[in-house]
Amino acid sequence: MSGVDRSVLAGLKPFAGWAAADLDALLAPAHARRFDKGAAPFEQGAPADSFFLLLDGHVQASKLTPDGRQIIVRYIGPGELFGIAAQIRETTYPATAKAVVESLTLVWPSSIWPELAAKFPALSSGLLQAFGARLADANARVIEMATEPVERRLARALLKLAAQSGRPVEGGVEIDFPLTRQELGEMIGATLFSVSRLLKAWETEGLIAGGRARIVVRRSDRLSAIAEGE
Amino acid sequence: MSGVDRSVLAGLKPFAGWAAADLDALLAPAHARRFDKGAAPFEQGAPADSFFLLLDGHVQASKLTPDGRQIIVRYIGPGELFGIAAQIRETTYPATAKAVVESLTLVWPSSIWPELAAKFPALSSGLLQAFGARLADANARVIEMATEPVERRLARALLKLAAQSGRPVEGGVEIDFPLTRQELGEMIGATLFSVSRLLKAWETEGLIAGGRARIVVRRSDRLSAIAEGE
DNA sequence: CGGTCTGTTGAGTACGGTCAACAACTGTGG
DNA sequence: CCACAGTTGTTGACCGTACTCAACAGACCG
Repeated sequence: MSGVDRSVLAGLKPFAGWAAADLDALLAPAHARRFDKGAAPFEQGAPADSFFLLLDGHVQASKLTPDGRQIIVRYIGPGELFGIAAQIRETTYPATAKAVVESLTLVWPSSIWPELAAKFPALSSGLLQAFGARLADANARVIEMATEPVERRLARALLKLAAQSGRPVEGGVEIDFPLTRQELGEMIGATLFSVSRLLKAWETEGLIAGGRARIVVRRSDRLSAIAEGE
Repeated sequence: MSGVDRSVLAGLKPFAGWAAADLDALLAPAHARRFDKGAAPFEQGAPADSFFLLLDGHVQASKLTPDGRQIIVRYIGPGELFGIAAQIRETTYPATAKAVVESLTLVWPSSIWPELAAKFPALSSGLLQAFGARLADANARVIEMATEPVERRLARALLKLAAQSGRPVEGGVEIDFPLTRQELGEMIGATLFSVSRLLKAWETEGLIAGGRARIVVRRSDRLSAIAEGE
């Protein structure tokens, strides 16, 4: 047994409406695992022996280029599966996952995927959906990188992060995990210097606020305007 | 009946080893359709009522950005399924397909996909594989765009095209369909001017050759060196 | 209280985009 | 067959965005 109660799953969108017995069956082969801030559930290139469901916290998925530069693929929030890319074709993880805050996950052995997928068709169709969404997202990013200036990409990234992982605070929405200029740069393909200049300008204009590795989106309307094209 | 013999499928990699009866069953609901050079099997945003298998020719998949710029997602070669992204989540085509040379396709109504997928598990697992490959490719492109200069991206694009759609000629490999500087630019996120300058330089150095909309890769070794980093 | 991490700011530079002009080739219709 | 229009490719001048590098200032942590 996993020591995890089915109630932790029942609250997550992907499992809404599942029967209790099914949730139990899904949970049986899983175990819970906690990761400290900075710890890595898996590294790019390592054998993909497990897949994960994030229960609480935030996990960063990044890739290393051949010449040692890092780019951030996405941030994973509670309720999302990760480490599943491997189930589809590869035997090693295509990216590195790192907990950016203390995070709680469920872990299944990869070998059990076919059995689970057969028992719960909703799982594999959900996987397809997720892949479709990621493919669309990746294509959108290619287009952005090719056609849009850094300023727009940055505004867009902030809005996306606020929408996905935002926590309402007075006067805006705070991005719910520490996020440095360096990391923002690695998300949008820019240097930390360019990011720093833009954020500073926006802060003095009142569009955003924040402290060390903390960002609050204050005026998402004006950021949207920048993201679209002034 | 489709008027297409099962022998046209038997020669394509995805169908190697299929039983004759299965091929016939797969072919039954399909019909053949020819597209002139320049004709579009489908347009971005249109209802996705069909999916396609390219038998012969070359098809370009492109997307239009909100502000009217075009970017080329990929080139499709014989034996590849296309127009299937819709089967996964969307009801409209996410991109436009255009025949860049006269092309021959098989067409199935989208509505029949679930039935076919159920009857031939190899089809849906092939789809997953294809999606995985495309996702990996899209991610690789994001990384390229973010970290590599135009010169490298162009060299890489030429090598990929030559490998995928190359026809050996004396002294090199010719890309098997007309390809303008404009289109190369739209593939790698650059202007036709930058592409023109680079190709000219490479032509005088003997790395490539070509005429109007024709490109022959002569020295793939040296192009590889450029693609990696001199 | 030093060391590390994060952020700011400035100066210089270059890659690649924009725009304009023209040349060469292709296909079409009179 | 030629004239013409359309497409494709080349080249030059200019310029701006964003990168590189350097120096420094706070914030956080042990």
